[in-house]
Amino acid sequence: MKIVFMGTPEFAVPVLENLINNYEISLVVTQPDKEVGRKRVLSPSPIKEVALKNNIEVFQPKKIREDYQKIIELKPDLIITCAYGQIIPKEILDSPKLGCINVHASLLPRLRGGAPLQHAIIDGEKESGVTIMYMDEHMDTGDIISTIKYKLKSDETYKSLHDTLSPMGAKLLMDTLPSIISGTNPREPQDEEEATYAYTIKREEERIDFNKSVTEVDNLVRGLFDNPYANFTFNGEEHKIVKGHFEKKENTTPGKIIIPNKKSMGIECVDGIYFIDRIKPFGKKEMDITSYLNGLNIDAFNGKIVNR
RNA sequence: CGCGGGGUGGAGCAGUCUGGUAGCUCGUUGGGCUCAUAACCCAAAGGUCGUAGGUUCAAAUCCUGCCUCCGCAA
Repeated sequence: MKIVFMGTPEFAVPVLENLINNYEISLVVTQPDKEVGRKRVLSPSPIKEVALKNNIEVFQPKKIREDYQKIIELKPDLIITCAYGQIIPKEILDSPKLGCINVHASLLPRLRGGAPLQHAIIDGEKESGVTIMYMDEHMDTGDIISTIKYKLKSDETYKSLHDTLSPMGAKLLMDTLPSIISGTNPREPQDEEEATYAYTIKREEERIDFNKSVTEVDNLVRGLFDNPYANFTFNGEEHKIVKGHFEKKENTTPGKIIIPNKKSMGIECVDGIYFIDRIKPFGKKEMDITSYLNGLNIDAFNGKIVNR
């Protein structure tokens, strides 16, 4: 049986590794190498590294929409994708006998799209999980094969959710694959009424709006940890909030900076104060708020409004 | 050669433009005050100013190379 795997980031690595350990993978398709970092070093995707380590052929089309003959000609029996990063053309979806299945990090039909992990937290979801489904021409709309649920912790972050769901998805695929291969798997259409979307986070959305509730601010901070972080403008420069906590309070002035002592700093939101525990100032390393305040002229900022 | 910001006692910063005794806010140690304290007062220790070279009577400060950390962009 010929299986093709398509994926790119770290999240897909356990999925591919488990596949390699249990099945024979004919081809790995991943995004082209990218120039990474300040030195612009041409670097392979995490998935490519795994493939190379296991001596599996790698295919990296720049535009899969135009460059997919290689996959068709291979006549795969099954294509498995996980966070590949490009829209896959119908010609590919139709080619394998057993179909094209996808490992998606949410409970579909909720959080369709490219950033389900972040949005699960930012949107204040109570639970998330992984879904394995057939792919169709639209974004994450295909029939559901299997699901595993995960209850979000109160201090869940993008990173912790990523690290939890990634191996969970790998295991779910292993558990589900035999039924797919034998053709005995369930196949449930998605309930369109329940669909929500998790679009890729735009730069502008990483900016904290203190005219929201402290819960929403906290969700954003955790949902964007540990990359790229939620930010706000302070002292003329962009600061990222690494970690924080909040207290409820009435009669607030959203955006007002509160520095009660040399050891803590918070910003008022609609229904409380969001205290910053760890901060990463522009061009600096992250540090705890006490250190940050040591080098700051507190009196010049206490009581001022932020983000203006 | 993508753009930009840093590296100053244990921590975070100022000082660099306009060279000339190394400073601030904390922390640490000792002492004092207090029923007590993360509060307050007094005192002390602790720095070859990232590194190599250059200019100069004199360099944290000006010039050059290098190392290293960080942000943007990809």
